Amino acid sequence: MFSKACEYGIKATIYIAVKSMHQERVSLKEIAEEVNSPVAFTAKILQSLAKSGIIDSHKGPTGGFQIEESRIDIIKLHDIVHAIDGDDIFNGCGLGLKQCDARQPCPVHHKFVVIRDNLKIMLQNTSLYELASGLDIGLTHLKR
Amino acid sequence: MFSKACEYGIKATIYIAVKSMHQERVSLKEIAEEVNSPVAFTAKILQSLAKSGIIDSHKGPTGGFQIEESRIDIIKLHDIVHAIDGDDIFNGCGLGLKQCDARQPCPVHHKFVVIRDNLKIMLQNTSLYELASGLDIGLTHLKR
DNA sequence: CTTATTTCGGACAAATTTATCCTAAATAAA
DNA sequence: TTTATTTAGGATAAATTTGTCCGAAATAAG
Repeated sequence: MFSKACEYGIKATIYIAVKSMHQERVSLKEIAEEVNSPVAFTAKILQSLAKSGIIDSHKGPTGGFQIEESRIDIIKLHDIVHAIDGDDIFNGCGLGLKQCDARQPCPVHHKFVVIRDNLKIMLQNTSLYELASGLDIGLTHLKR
Repeated sequence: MFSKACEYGIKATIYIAVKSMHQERVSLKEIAEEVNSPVAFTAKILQSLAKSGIIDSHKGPTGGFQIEESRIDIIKLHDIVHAIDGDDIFNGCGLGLKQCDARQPCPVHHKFVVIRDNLKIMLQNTSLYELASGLDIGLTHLKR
């Protein structure tokens, strides 16, 4: 459903959020360990998330990644997915047609918009805060 | 959402179904044209769909692909997707964890099962017949 | 039987995604 | 200022997916 990059990006962002809620910066190395993702590849993804303004990065000793605490419940899952995978997943045709809409639909168009709207709404309504909270209190997991 | 192979496979199968409803076999070449897919790649996909028993193939002149008419409304979109993309899309974890269930969920688990169940139900309830009918009467399109 | 047609199937190639490596740049602290 | 640490970013490699090519096998028709 999501690309590998997006999966890593979501997990990393959630982990950064948890640490940020405890006023801690966290290093790439630690993130990759806790999220079980390849270090260098994760670096690329975090780089792009930083450019998108979703996370904040700092170089040097005591550097690392963090998210401004007040923004954690403003950032939605949708923002992360959109930053990494773009909006093809939300707007593209289910059968890959260039043009496909209600007037000139592909055979699965009407069935698909329902599913995809559900997905979109879910992503837009899911805050980074609730994902991070669940992880923080041990209700959910990022490894295994 | 689906792989390219799956998109081509779905479109091809729908087209074959339309022709089959008119008691016609159809060649690879015609399918690829009508579906706007690369010929040789489409051949591979049809080959595997034939092995899965979803379509019937015949070599030689007057050969081609066809679907037994009585099976067209029994075959579901789910069968096609499953034959090509497997069941990762239905069972895999949204964040790529090897193990992820209601007892040891990833942060997005509960949100995802809802979406995925919707998708699964839709695919299981959508018959090849209704997809082919819509195309046959010009309500939907496979090109563009 | 020969020929033309069509799918089968293996090998190969291109494109994309995933992943690694290494040097540069920033920066905190001694 | 020097050193150690950490992210940035470019080059490259591996893996996967997508796509091509070509000869083999089947088969219908002359």
